Amino acid sequence: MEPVDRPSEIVAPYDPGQVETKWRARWAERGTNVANIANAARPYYALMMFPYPSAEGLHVGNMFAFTGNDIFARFQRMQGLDVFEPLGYDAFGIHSENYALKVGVHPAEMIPRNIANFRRQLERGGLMVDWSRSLSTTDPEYYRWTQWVFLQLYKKGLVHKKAAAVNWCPTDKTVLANEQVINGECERCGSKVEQRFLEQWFFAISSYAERLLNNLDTLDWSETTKTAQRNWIGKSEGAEIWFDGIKVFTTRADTIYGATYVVLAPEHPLVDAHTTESQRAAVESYRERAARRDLVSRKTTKEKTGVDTGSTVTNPATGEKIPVWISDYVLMEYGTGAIMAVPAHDERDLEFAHGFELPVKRVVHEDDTLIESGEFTGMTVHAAKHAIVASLAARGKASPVTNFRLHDWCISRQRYWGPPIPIVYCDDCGVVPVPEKDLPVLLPMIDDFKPDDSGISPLARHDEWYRVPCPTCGRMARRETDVSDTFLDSAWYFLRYPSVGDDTVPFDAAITKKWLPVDSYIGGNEHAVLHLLYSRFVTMVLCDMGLIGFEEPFTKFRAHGLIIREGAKMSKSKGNVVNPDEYIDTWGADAFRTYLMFLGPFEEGGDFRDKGISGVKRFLDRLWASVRDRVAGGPADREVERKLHATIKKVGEDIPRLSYNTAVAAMMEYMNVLRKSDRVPSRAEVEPLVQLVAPFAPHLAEELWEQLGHDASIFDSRWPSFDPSLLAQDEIELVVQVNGKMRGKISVPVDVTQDAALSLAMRDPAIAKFVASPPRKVVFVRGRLLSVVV
RNA sequence: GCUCGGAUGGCGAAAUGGGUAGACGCGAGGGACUUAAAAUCCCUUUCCCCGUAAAAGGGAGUGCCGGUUCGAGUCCGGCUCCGAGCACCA
Repeated sequence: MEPVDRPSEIVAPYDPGQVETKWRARWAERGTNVANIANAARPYYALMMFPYPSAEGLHVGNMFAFTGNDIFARFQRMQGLDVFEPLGYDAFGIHSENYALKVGVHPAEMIPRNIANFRRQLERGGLMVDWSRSLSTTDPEYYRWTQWVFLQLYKKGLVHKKAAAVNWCPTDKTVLANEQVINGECERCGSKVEQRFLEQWFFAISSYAERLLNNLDTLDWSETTKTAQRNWIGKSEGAEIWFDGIKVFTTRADTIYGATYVVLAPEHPLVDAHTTESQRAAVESYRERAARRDLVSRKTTKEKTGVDTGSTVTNPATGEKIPVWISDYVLMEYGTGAIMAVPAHDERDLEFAHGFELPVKRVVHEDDTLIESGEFTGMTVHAAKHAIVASLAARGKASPVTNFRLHDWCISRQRYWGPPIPIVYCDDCGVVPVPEKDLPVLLPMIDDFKPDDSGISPLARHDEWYRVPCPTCGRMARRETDVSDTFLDSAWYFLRYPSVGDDTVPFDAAITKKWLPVDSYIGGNEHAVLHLLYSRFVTMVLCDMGLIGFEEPFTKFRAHGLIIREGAKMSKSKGNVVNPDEYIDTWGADAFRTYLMFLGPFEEGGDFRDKGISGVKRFLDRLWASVRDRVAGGPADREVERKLHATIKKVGEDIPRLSYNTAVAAMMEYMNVLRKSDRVPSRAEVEPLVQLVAPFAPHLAEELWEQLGHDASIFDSRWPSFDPSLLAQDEIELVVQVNGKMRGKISVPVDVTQDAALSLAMRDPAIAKFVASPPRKVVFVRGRLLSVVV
């Protein structure tokens, strides 16, 4: 039965606060946003990166990103898909811990408060989030499975413990992440950061480098994100070459005839063996100085230092004896920790050679052919690379090697606020992983969680916690006291969401098969490398273990842009932060959402201008009024009808491209056309517009949909379709150019021929006056323009 | 230094299989309604020249310099500036 046109006689003026409160309650009551996880016919997983629940509350940048995802999700639902839009909290980590230390509140107390506040703000934003499947990484029912992930990788042989250099602040007595070291100084106290060697747990992500790189070609991700990952993985093909007992890595084997010395990293194990007695003291003192330099300043200082070891090795190509130096411009972590230096063709080597008066020998001519290179002279660089490696390889002096700059992932943190690493050390059994049945290893509630001078986790002060029986032999043993990196929490959370509620498994096999991989993922490009790479790695490993059936977690990924205000990124110190609550109070969540989407392209972000929201609010007010005042019936006017169908087409094309700003503009245009016709709009003219607006302004759309007589949610209605035949026009405006300049427009039938168009154009005096002589050439683009050349 | 983005009115921005540059919105100016204000509604709004009661005309214009083309914001070559990321990776 056709619904009656006016179920409610008088519609009150549009009051966003009232409408939004009503519909949030209605959605909760009806379970509108709860996905049918078990029985969905056409599952669609629309994910956004979960936030860190800060004490400051939700940031506009969060709202911008979440709204962008929400619009896409709601649109997909109106296409008839069963959409799952979950949201949780990334609440472990150094950020929470430092903040807790600063304000003197325990993180275990602070985080639930922050989450409650986030939840309140997120709900006000009108997101279609299925709150029945939320999660927090700090919940033991979540992190027991984070520990489980660790154990799976351990089982697969991808977890190792080794000593590694870390940044150490002697004042704060803590390990610092690289991001916390500014110009070699601690960001908090300003003291000079030192380098320390500590035992750390590593995930062998580098053994997946080739696959992580190759799979990128199969992903529907923005190119900038893929490029960032390619650069980070940093594949480089070259060769390892023996200079007597020293193996170097190079990508420029073609320049070997110009290699005039060899350089070892200061911590290279062969340094001792290659140091002569007379140089020993100098070498030792250099090594000590180098060890004390922190990682950051070592990697940013350009000026080259170094010491001659006094010994020489043979250049395997020339047979010449060349000196061996040590310098910290050669990094132990990359390649073999040793290089052949070719100062003529490498900037860094040249700088070093100049500093220490080492010889410089050119071996490549400007046209990329080799000179002074023995039998290889005259070859191109490209050909020589292969020929030289092949020739050296034949003598057992070289082999082709591919190197990656991707390092193994250090996952241990000497901190408190994270999941304890599930390992036990037993004097008899050695390193024993905690059995899965004993998970979670609970993070104990301790008050003295401030890091100290020891360089080990605060948990190590609590023997009542770390002293446990060995899971294997039952004798007293001790727990690992480090916790794992926050990035491990977020490297698998997308697997958990659909299975939240089932505490017997990390993710249910059938549900996972139905819902994953994630269909659409939206987040910030600041995670282009770390989070997105770690998630891909963990997914690949779980796939290899047969635990899931796909190796890439995110089929499609789009990065959203940044919101700036007054020309700068929002920050408390600049005082340009926008509080979403205030805007929603004043304008309503629908206007706020729509404005955020309108202020610029979603993937680029934009400038938040305080008054900009008024235009969007006006549009929503007009929509409200046009539905309120509508008359029954269909379009009264061919122009309006055409515009309506063009708008349905445009908005339907723009939303999947995340071109939200132009979708909003198109709806505004339609509204303007509707208003111009100077009559009361009809039901059929406004009803589809309410549906188009729904993803942007969901509360308002629901309210208007109800006023139009519908009982069910507008989000269970089908997206309106357009009739292509209505878009076709009989008469079009043809642009006429003369010598490339626009000289006029003529109204012609859509199927006009070139000749007919030309003669029509010549009849227009404003155009004809520019055509003094017969045309030399005429270009005719059907339906677009006529270009006359004289 | 390397990589990736970007540069269009007073402002946020539209438009790329080359085809009317500035849609949509903000701001600004003017007007209607009102005792008044707010709200609402209407008009104008890239720059320059000529000119008018109002108009009609003409020229220039998408960071800069060149090129291809009947035609370039869009394609090609060479720059400048801004932003982000990586940064001694051999």
